[in-house]
Amino acid sequence: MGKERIIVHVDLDYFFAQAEEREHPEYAGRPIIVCVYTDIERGRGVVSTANYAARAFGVRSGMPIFEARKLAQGKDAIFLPGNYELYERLSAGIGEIVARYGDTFEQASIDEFFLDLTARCDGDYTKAKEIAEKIKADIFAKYKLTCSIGIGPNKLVAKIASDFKKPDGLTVILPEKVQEFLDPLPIDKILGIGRKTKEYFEARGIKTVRDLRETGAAILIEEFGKTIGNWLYAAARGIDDSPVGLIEGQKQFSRIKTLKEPSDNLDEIIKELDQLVKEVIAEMKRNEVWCKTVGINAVDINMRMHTKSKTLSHPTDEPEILLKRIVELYSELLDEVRLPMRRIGVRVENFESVKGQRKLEEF
DNA sequence: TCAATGCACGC
DNA sequence: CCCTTTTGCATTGA
Repeated sequence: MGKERIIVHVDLDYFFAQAEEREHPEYAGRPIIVCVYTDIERGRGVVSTANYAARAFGVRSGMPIFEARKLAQGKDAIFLPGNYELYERLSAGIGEIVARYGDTFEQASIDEFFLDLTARCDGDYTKAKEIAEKIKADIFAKYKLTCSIGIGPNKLVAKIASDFKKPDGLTVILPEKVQEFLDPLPIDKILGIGRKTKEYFEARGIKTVRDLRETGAAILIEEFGKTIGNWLYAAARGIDDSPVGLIEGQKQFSRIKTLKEPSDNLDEIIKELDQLVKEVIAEMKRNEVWCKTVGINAVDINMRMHTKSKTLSHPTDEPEILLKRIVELYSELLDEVRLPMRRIGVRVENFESVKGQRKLEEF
């Protein structure tokens, strides 16, 4: 009785930059750097994705654009703003291809997909590998894009495996090889271990998954709480029972904007808020929901993030009501934090479906 | 239950 | 030449 699953993780290689290579054959061979611009004239912002030609001289995701420009000096590099409509369109088409091959499908992000092949392959990893090869061939035939695929007994292992050989890789980790595969890897390969957690462990001499495995469950729970502690304990052992499957509707929408110049003037801020509120309301309308909670997030000139939120007595998607609340929250914030704000944002959450609302009214 | 905060994450 | 954006989750404290 096969209790063992076979899970596939498909990761599109340097996706945004590869999509641009595909759209612009004339850029062939040149370094491509896709950016998130906050001020396109002054060239402010960060690097979103760079192709391998750009990575070769040190350009990385999240790097300020001016830094990337320094590294790219004399390298004939191309800097582009993101064309998200293009990426969404490609992503949707590729998702369709991937989904066809499995029993259960999950789009984890714009460039990542999970597939459950348990029933389709009946425990046979050779079959799973053949399917993965077909997925790669199909995606390349239709879109001329490469991806890296990982196969393992669960999502955790499949995702780490897809990252193991890039670009255009295919890595299969048999169940009996999982521990051997994970043990020497740095702990931040594990989903959920980021900069802070890595620092915490490194200060204690814990660098690899093997080191982490030797840390007792009690200590992990003590330090990180029940949920994350238990997850880390299991993950170090290659254990992950999370199912591949549909993700429920979104729970929040937010929009943030970096101001041209930091400001602590409420009127100036209100001018910008108007547009942001419009955008989150448009998202609510698309999803046919009303929000019960409205909030703000702002980053001050010292790069400290501040948040405030207010739960309303009735769910709504009315611009006037939302904007009024948001202005109140900003007014309070500026009173408390007497610093100019560099970024300002709005957030809506705690949704109720409009349909559900109609239903309630029928009672 | 609500509000604030922090971490992760990947583009 | 400083340092984006979006969402989700967990924790904590009232």
